[in-house]
Amino acid sequence: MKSGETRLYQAPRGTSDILPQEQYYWRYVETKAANTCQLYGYERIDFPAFEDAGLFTRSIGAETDIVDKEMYTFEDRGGNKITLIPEGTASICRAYVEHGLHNLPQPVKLYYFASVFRYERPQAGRYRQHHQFGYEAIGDDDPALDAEVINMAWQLFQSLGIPRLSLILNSIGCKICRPGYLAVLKNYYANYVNELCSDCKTRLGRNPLRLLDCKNLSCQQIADVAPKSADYLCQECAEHFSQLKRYLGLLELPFVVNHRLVRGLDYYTRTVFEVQPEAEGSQSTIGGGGRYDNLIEELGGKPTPAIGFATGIERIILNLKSQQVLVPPLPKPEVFIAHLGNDARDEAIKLSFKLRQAGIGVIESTGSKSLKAQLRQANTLGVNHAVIIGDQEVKSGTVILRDMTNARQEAIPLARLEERLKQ
RNA sequence: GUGAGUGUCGCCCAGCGGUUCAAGGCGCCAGGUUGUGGCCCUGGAGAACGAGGGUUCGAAUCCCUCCACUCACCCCA
Repeated sequence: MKSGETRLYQAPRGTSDILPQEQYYWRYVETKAANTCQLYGYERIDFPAFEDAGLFTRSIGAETDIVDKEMYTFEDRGGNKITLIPEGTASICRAYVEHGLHNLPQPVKLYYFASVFRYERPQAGRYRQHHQFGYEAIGDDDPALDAEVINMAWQLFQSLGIPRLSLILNSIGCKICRPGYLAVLKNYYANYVNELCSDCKTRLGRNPLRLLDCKNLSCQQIADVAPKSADYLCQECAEHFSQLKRYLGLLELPFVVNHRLVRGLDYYTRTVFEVQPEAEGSQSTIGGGGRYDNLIEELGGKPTPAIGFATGIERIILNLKSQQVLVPPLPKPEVFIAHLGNDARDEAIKLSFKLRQAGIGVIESTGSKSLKAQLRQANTLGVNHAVIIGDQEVKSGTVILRDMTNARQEAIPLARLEERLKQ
């Protein structure tokens, strides 16, 4: 902590630096995710970190908390209303419409990694900037596609090696059958208004579906025996849901239907699902998604059904740690080059470059530290080999190759070093 | 936005009104070998104790305000 005149800057609230020592978790997750996508035929898309603010009020829903109080919205110098993206689906749909991706064979399958921004009070597993991996399959309403998307999510977590997860499923109907269900639901809740928590009282008017997933204990008891959306589906939605469950059965996925799963974004229709870790802290969701059959049309495209999934990488990593999953380290340079004296340093500079050109990772000692200090550094860096060049070696055209794992070393001709390191 | 807890060297943390109040561990640097690591030993650098104000003869230790962090609610990844 330096005081004085200089102000000490900190990363803004709810953001964080990902230091080198943490990176292996990130690379691990990204690699597994990208591999899974490749396996299922999903292609990567990248989109801007900010969008026109209207895109989100239009898609996520004006009555949702994200839009209501969590968006980073500002006016840029040109007077445009800009929002730092709070999620990825809206952007993908925008891109789908904007670039006419309906001309591709349907469904179009896309995945992304993106930073998303939500103005919230940070806590465990919740940040103002976090990183999502997600994917979408656009242009088909076949329940087999739902099954694929759900299966893919489940397989991703399998490949990551996170144990004790559950897969929760529900169907919340479409614009034909949902209004009827909502009416029944409100009617049911009308009898319990006085027993609801204050949040639920306001939800009753604004977003009755959300009454179902309240964490308050007494509200839960009321929600437990509330009318179930799945019982009020129209013919098509009911058929869709039962087909989906059958396919998931074929895939032997251990899903559980929970009629209280509703999700917080307005665009969802029919299928909604979540992957949840064993209860631990307050973050009960590690990933989730669902179908959004009206969204593309809502954004100005042709009526186009779609389904997607998203997961928070920070939450995945939290779970990897709490479940003590073994994550492989990142590769690092093989060789450290130590030198003593000016001539030796010249030699070391040339040699480092030559080895790197041959594809051998090298960390070159800088400064003029003692050999002891240089080897100590080599040791903490964890390299397998140290190459030592002193004046004697320069004169004789050799180097000392030291095996750091067993402390054996030998002098070898400079010209033979590369070949020795490669074997 | 609401509630609770915390804030001492890069990290972990002792001290909880005064008499070494700034301790210890890790890490870092150096020495113990004149050109050699990991173990061990020795030494060193690094903190005016989140910021500002107050109480007091005296505060890191008490009070107030602010800030930050953490956890929880809301909501979600």
